[in-house]
This record gives sequence, structure tokens and C-alpha cells, in this order.
Amino acid sequence: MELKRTTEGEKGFEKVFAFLRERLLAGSLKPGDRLISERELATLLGVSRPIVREALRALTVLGIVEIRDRIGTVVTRPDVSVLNDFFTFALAQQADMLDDVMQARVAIECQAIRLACERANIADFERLQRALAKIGETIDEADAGGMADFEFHRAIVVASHSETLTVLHSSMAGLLTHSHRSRRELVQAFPSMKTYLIDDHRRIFEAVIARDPERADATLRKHFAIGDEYRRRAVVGDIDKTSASG
Amino acid sequence: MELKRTTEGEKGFEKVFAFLRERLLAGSLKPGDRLISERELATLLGVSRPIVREALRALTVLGIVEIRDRIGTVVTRPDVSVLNDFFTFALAQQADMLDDVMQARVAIECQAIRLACERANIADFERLQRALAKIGETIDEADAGGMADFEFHRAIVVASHSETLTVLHSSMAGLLTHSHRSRRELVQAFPSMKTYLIDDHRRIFEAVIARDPERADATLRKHFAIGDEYRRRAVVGDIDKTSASG
DNA sequence: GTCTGATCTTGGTCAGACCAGTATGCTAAC
DNA sequence: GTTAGCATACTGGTCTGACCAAGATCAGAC
Repeated sequence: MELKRTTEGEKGFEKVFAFLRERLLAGSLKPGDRLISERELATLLGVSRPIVREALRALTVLGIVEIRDRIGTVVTRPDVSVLNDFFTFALAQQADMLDDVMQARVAIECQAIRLACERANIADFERLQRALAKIGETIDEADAGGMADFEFHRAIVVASHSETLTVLHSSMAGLLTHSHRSRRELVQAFPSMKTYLIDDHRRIFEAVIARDPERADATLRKHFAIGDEYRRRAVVGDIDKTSASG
Repeated sequence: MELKRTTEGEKGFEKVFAFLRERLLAGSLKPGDRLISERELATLLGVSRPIVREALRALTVLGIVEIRDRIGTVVTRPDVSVLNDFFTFALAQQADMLDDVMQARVAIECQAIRLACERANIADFERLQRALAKIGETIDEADAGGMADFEFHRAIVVASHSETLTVLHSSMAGLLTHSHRSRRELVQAFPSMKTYLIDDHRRIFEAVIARDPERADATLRKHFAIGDEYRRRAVVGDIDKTSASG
């Protein structure tokens, strides 16, 4: 890993970026701190302001700092949007990546649900229960149903009380909601999915309530597997009505 | 989701960024394509060159494009380094996040090993076997041992043939190697760890060879759990020599 | 003590310029 | 006809200095 520490060798953008990275990584610049002004930074490092802006902008898209108009540049707590942007772009150029990302999503959720079994508190249970109820209520609506589905799964991750898992999970939120929604659109056509959706989520919920990690993980995995199967069949045209319409 | 499509409303940086994002997401700009020159982009969008550079730089740190000196700006395939940067910064500012990241690592690897059981080919098996052998050979060396350990786990993820999982995993590489290394430093002091390290990894390897996802996952999880246990005890001072030195 | 307004500072942006190499094409030599 | 060679246009990389709008600050008026 080439985390150049020298603020000397590089020039221009690299110089400024390295300078700031150093302070950021060393901890001398912490979230909440305000950087010196762009002008000062420029003269300090012997570069022009546009260059300083490039570096600040770079840190901005990385979610490290926030440039506030007419206020200054402040260090922020890293947040999800970066990953969001990244995945958005990445997926646009590699559509085949979608299934791949889904695998990561499964990974995150299955780990999250295990942690949730240990760490979930009453509030988490209640959130899950509400989401579960919502799924039942909105079973016939594509949009609302998709949201409810997503909320349930998000509640699981939140209940893990793991910020990293939550971050990773929400970074895929865009895709997930899409996925959930399209799944819901199938519901109208295929009655058996209603049972699948409601029962599966209830079983998952119960496993968490029982604080049984193994069962929760297994149930969740099965849930995903069945979902995949539905989608697979939908593509082929086969479904409940196996012998009906082609 | 606020993926502003309008290249109209925003101004300055946002304008350029949105303009490029639109093409990138729509697919009219594909990896390998060369963008028009900064100057042209500037006049085209009615902004100054420094602003264009900010936008290009932003896309650069997101790993979307690459600015080649005196050549031009070309669209690249999104790659890992972005997430790497992000996690590096994120973790630097939240040391307490380390355990949390380990959870994500467990998540990724357990999912990866499941996929690996399905998708691994001969080359993957061989890589795993080599890594396994290396672990045995370097069992008494802290540095090399840590590397071997890391290599083995990385081989698992690679064998999953999931780019997303690989990306996420390597983005935590920095922390992981650290973790592996410090674990290895304990080996010298506590003989029972040698057996643990060698046998565990062998069992994991065998499960993958057997293409048994459930067993592989379970074994890997157990491996992590035991590792945690060792670390936990190390902190307390308790170990093999329970009744020996305090 | 409080309110108000001038001033300083900050980010946001622009215009034009220079440098150093790359790419290209045209010319001149073979 | 082909090719070597060089001038030129073009590219990114950077700097200088300037202007704007609006938040922050502090002096002075009330």
C-alpha cells in the first residue's frame, strides 16, 4: 500500500491531497474540525487555489469533508453516500454486477441477522414487527409492498447494531429497493408468492425473536433462495400455472 | 433518490458532474471511451476549466475515469481502490469501528465460501492448497505467517468468483492483515494456537473441496469464533497455561 | 446592553495565460 | 512511393489575479 506520507515529493493536487490525508489519518484532523481556508491552504502548500479546490472536492466525494459555502470546509464523519455513488456508477457500466451485488447483500444480511439475534432490543423487535405487519397490509401493492419489504430487511440490519454492516447494506439500498419492487410486481401475477412473502418474513421474524442465530440465518437464506427461484422462473415464463399460459 | 438528470438547474461543479454522470449512467460513456478535452467541456457547459477539473477529479477519486497527463480523460472500469480509500479514511477516524468491520469481514467470507463451494475451479483449489501449505510452513513466523493466513482467506473469496465480494473483502485488507498478523504474534506464546490454525484451515479447505456450503460456512464461522476467543483470552491474560503465570 | 451596519473572510467562479509533453500531419529527403 | 523529421495544434497541469455573494465579526450608534 502506497500511502505516501511525504508532503514533499508530489506536486499540485497530490501534494494537497497527501497533506490532508496525512492529517486525516493521523487524527490531527477529526470530524467536526474546520480546515483552514482554501487561500491559506494554497499559500501554505505553495499551490494555487484551484488545485486546493480539486483536493477538497476529491475529499468531498469521498465523504471525508464537507465544503460549506461561505463557511469553510469541515471534516465530516464518513457516510454511506460515497459507496452509493460508487455502486451506482459501477452498476451502470456492468449490469452483470447486479447479481453479484445481491450476493454481497445476502452476505451482509445473514451476518446481520445473526448479530441481531444477540443484540436486538425491544425497539428493534417492535420495528421488525411493524415492518412485518406492513408487509401483510401492502401485499397487493407493488410500490408500498416493495417499500415494506425493504423496510423489514433494513430493520434486520439495524437490529444488528453494526454500523459497518448498516453502511454496506444501505450502500446497496438503491439496488435493493429496485429488486424488492420488481419482486412485488410479480406478486400480482403469481398468487403463491403472497404466502411466500408473508410466511417467510414471519418465520424470519420469529427466529430473531427466539434469538436463534442459526435458524434465523438459515431461514433468511432460504428466503433469498426462494426469491431467486421465483425470479428465475419468471424469466422462463413458468410459475404457479405451470400448465396454463406459456 | 436524487439522481438529478437535468444538466440545467445546477451550476458550476454540479452541472459538469451531473452532465458526466448522466452519460456515464446512460451508457453513452463506456469504459475505454475518451472524454472530450477539458477546454471543450468547459465551453460546452459554459463553465471554467478549473470547475471542469473539479468534476473530473471527483470522478477520478470515485474510480470512474482516469485523467492521463497530456493524453486526455478516459472512462475506466470501476475498481477497488475507491472503497479502499473510503474505508481507510473511515476507519482512521473510528478506531472503535474495527470490531465492527470484522463482522463485515466475517459476513463477506462466509458468503464467499458458500459461493466458492459451488464455483471454485481447479485453479482455485490449487491456490487454496498452496495457501494452506504456506500456513503450515510459516506457522512459527509472525510476519510470513500472517501473510499466509491472509492469503488463504483471500483465496476463499477469490474462489467465490464474485467481484463485489472480492472488492469489499480487499477494501478491508489493511485491517485484516493487521488482525492476522497480531494473531500470529500470539502463536509464539500459546502452543495450542498452532493446532488451531493449521487444523481449522485444513478443515475449511476440505469443506470447500467437498463442495459442502453448509459445512464450509459453519467451519469458517467456528474458525472465526475460536480466533475471537483466543484474542479475548489474550487480553485477560488467560490462555493455555491457565494456572501458570497470571 | 443591544442593535445595526461596514468590513473582513469564505467559498464559488471565471478569464487568460504559461509549461511540457503527445499526436498528428505536412514537408523534405531517400 | 515511402519514410524520416520536424513544426504545430492539442492535451493536461498549474498559476495569477480578479469578482461575486453571503456569513461572521466587531465597532459604533442608540
